[in-house]
Amino acid sequence: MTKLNILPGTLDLIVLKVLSIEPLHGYAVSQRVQAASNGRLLLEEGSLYPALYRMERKGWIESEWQKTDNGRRARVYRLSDEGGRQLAQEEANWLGVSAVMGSILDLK
Amino acid sequence: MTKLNILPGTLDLIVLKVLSIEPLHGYAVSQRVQAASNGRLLLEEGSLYPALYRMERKGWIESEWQKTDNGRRARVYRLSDEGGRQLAQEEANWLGVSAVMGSILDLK
DNA sequence: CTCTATGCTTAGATTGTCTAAGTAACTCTA
DNA sequence: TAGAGTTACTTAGACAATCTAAGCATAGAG
Repeated sequence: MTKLNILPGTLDLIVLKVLSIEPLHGYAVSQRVQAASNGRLLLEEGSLYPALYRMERKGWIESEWQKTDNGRRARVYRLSDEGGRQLAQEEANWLGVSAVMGSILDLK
Repeated sequence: MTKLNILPGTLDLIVLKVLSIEPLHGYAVSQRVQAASNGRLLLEEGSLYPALYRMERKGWIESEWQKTDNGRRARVYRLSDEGGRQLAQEEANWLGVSAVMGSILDLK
């Protein structure tokens, strides 16, 4: 079980997908990703937060400040309709890319 | 069948894999990739050639000028032993990454 | 003799992620 | 009650990777 870096170009897809399950704040997003990857994939904060800001500017996600269970403030993000369409598109693109990679790695 | 861009971070793996089948010159590499992807994946020349130079500097591939069938000169690249090890490593990394992506995209 | 395909080269822009540092508040433990 | 660890966010700058775009040169087809 080696440590893995996120593949450049897949960060938005990952975040959109996680947020499509339920609204979460940034820190929780990074924990979800770690959990879903059995701790193998680490989403750096310096990557995650700027990505959230960028995607909010693009209208893919929306946010508001809330209090968490433990009395801390956190900015909670949720997927917008446009974000849902973007997610579908990026998901399809990923499936295409990984299929192509599969056929290349299958060469003999 | 949409057009696909290469995922940043997978270029070396793609080229090493193609060269592991048989030695090829740059132009042929790009054609192999297109063929293996049913024309969906285009390897830009401005990406491919610098990648070849870079990998040769690292010792992963070796090259020599040759004449092709049609009387043109071409620099033919072949995988080195070190390149073979690098390929194995990148291939394993890809499998890990795509498995992780799969489990994230499977979230419900 | 012009057009298309083959084949290579390189400068610079652009994009994306990471490194690294910082702020701040809460919880647990000694 | 002081300190450590966790939660949570912010941002500047570095760095790596790919693409854009332009160019050179030759061969074969029409």
